[in-house]
Amino acid sequence: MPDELDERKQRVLKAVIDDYIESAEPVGSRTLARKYDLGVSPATIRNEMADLEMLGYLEHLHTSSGRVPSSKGYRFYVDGLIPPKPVSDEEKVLIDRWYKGRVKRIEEVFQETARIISQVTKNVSLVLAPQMTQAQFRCLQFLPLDDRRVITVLMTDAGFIENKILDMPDGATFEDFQRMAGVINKNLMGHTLHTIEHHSMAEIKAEIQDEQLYEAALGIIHRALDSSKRERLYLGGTTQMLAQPEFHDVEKVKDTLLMLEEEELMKDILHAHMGDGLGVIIGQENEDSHFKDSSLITATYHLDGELLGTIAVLGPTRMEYAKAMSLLEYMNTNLTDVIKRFHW
Amino acid sequence: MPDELDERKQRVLKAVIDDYIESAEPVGSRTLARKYDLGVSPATIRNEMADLEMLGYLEHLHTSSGRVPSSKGYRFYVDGLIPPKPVSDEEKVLIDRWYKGRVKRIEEVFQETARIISQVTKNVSLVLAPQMTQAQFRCLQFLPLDDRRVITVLMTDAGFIENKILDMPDGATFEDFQRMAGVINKNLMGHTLHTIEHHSMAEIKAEIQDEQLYEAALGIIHRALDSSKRERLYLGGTTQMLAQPEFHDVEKVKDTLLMLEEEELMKDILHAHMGDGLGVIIGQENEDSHFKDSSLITATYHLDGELLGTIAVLGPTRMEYAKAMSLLEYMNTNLTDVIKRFHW
DNA sequence: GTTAGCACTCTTAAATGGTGAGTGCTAACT
DNA sequence: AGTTAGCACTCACCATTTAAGAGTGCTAAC
Repeated sequence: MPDELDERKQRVLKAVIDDYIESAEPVGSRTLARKYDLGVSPATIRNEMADLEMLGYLEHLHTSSGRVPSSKGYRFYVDGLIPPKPVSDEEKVLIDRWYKGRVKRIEEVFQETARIISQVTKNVSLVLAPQMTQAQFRCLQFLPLDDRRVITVLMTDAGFIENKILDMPDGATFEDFQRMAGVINKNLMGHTLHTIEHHSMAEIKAEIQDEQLYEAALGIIHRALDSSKRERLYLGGTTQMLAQPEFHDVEKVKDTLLMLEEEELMKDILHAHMGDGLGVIIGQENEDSHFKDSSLITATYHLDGELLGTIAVLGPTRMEYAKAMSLLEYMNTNLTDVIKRFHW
Repeated sequence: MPDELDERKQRVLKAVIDDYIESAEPVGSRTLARKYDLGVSPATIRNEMADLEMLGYLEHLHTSSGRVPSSKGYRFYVDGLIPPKPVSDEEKVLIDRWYKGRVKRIEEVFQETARIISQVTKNVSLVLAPQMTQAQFRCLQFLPLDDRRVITVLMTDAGFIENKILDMPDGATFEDFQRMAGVINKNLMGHTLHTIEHHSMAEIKAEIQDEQLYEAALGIIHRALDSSKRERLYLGGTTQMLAQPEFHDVEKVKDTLLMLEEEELMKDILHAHMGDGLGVIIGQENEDSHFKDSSLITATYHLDGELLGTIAVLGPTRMEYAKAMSLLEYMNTNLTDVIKRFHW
């Protein structure tokens, strides 16, 4: 069914959606004729809208009381009709100023990216930070905490620092750990975390010469790597979203917040749409009932062809798609630049 | 005006508040007579309530429609009438299990403490983590990030690790930094962060022997200390609070969330009530208009007589004071224990 | 193919009335 | 004197009514 919609129908559909996005109210033929320059009378528009409804692009709450876009309508809109709405210059200035500012820890970069996105879109933002597998191992340090425990600090070249507290195995002394650190550092320096995981530990084993200590070293490496490998999800704008009229009902707010707290679930959802470049999932297209009247816009960021992570905006289906999409694209390039500066 | 209230008036007042806390509805004489064993008829209770209202302990929305406690009423309640409501055994088990679990990073301890408090009280919790001034300096490490920047890592004996990215001054090489680290570590090892701040840097200066590098070292020490010294505020339960009927209005939710986001403001408020042991600030007693129908319960925790920080519950004036208070006390001892284990 | 006109539908807000919970007062009771 | 029953009165709350307004769908005329 190509060109199911003639040009005028498309114009009407676009006008309906534009207006609904702006007003959050069902839109009628009169308003449309008045506000948009369609060149036809309300009656004609009514006919067109009736057709659009028949075809599934619009919906009717009740007979009378204007139309509301359906998922199919939104889909058609974002796929073809969307008016370009680039990030405004003031916004760019604000964003650039922040990104050009003093160098921050990489975590702050992600957190702040989330904050900016939510600030601009007035919706919830999600930033999935990349796995650290490509980061280069820089060094592992041990520090005695007390007689039973040591602090393990893992550092990578990306400025990412991860620390853990570990129990020392019975009989081991801190000196053993010191020695171990030397061996480990010598052998792993410069490798990426990814290769380390599959790295032959033979040399380390040979150097340590103590079966039990070797086992401990292995465990430590893996546990230290473990949390660095895990992707992190940064959220922003859970307060901003209350400004949206669809969240005037506290129950919805609660549902959404509870869902967002399910970190693993959210990560899975973002993963499912990774690699699509700019992806839009609209309302009921999503099986997940929690999202049934929300849309999710995702954008994947890369570096040297490698997938790094995803940034996303979650909001009501009635969302400023154009703005959110261009913002995500803009943030994407910024984020990629910063990450490059951190030579990930 | 001591003993302004005879024993029966007190019983009535307590019954009114208990019931209101439970039901969130204005309470009338009939209900009171039925549910509480006051031994008198509704009519008598009405008279007593009229007296209590005259004295300012209760309030009337309109003629008819039951009474609601005033700030003064709550104040009298928490100061004298509060029924002991110890933390339940199941709750204790849950809490203990967590605290006894594997050793975590100190940050996690605070974050989790906040989570537990909000979970149990269904209100917002605040945990003000102590300044690190009493922590002992363990070591400062530098790691090259690129040719212009180094990563600075500060570690203390409390398992607290802080890292920053610093620009290298022109002309300095990473080797200079390495040497500097050696000097700094040798001189500061074992000192508390507090003494370091006022520590004579003469020895360090003497050893470094290079004016410019010395200045840089000073700056680094202070900047590294800077963020470790800052108190941190952990929040919990911003989702839980939606369960309270007083937050059925989204506007209130928004106000409260925005206020909570003002980290410095919240810290100031907590500071203002530090050292009171268990403190309760009720509704309008608080000048801050944002809080006018909220209460804040704070508890300060100490170690060896030194003030460390504050944990608090923020909720509607209609709050389970008894429970919140005993929970805070319980968490206090737990938190102190854990901190002791970290030999702060 | 487009438009004006009109009957019809449905939402929203304001007005109405009845019900129930609660009070305050008075008079009777202990 | 303190306590209680009784009763008139006040509101808040709910359901119903009413009127207005927005919007549609259809028909007939342009």
